[in-house]
Amino acid sequence: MAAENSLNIGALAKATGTKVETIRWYERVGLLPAPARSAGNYRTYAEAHLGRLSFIRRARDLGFSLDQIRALLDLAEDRDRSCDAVDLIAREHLDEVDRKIADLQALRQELDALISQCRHGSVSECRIIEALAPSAG
Amino acid sequence: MAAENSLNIGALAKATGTKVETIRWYERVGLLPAPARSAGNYRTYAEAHLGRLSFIRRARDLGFSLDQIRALLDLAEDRDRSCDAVDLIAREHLDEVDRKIADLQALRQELDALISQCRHGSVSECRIIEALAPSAG
DNA sequence: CTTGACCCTGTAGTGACTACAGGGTCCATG
DNA sequence: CATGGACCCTGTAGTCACTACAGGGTCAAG
Repeated sequence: MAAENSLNIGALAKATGTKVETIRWYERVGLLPAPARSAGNYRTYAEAHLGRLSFIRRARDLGFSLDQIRALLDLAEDRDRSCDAVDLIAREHLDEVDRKIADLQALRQELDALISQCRHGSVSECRIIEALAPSAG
Repeated sequence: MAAENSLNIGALAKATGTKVETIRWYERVGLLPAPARSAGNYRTYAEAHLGRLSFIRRARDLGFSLDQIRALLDLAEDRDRSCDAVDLIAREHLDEVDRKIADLQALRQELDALISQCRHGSVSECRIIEALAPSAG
């Protein structure tokens, strides 16, 4: 288990399902530590980078913001600390997701009501346009 | 019906619940036509602007993109045309909202499962961190 | 030694605003 | 008539999380 499992950026991208540009972006914003460079100035990633990037991608898939992920990664480093702070971040995110779902469902209802009124006539008698305009001139 | 009900940008903002900067932004991107200017170079809005901006805001509240709104406004101008194209835009938007709701609900479930595993111990045995990391090193 | 896939940096674009900075205008007071 | 403060102007940069170039350099196969 020596240097044989080191990856260049393309291999890391493939291994994690991330675009190359996105990996460079995570480095720029300090989420992924800058890796060693090869003689030709190529980024050379180790196992630890793969783990960290997988963590980031999984958290992104779950809708955490990069700031939240940064906080989670910081917390994860302090192995002896209580994980209540981690739990809090996850709960806050869950609350936000719940709010978004509720908002979208309310919006969906309005939209559905709008569409169900369409009589497929001309625009001048279009209920959708009417409903959007407050007092047509 | 003379010039007495013309508005400056602040009054239009108040009347429509829009920020002044947002109104200027809509003008810049061609959603709201550039109004006449006063002697002191202030924007001077007429009734038509109020109607159009109200339409834009209402459509935004319903989650339509500015591109979609642009299309709706274009269609609304052609009073004799069939409103099927309007209906189509609205239906496509509804489908997108449905997809977003489904995505968020799936995400919500995963997140909920994650959180319910928290035993409030130390980070080193944190299920949330574990679930995010694929194979901790 | 050339080809083509890969890598590098740096900058600009996305959507829909928001937030200044650094000025000008208007109007009601004193 | 001067002053103060609320309003308005333009232009630019910032937000979030990337994405997409442009214009180069590196590397391995043939």
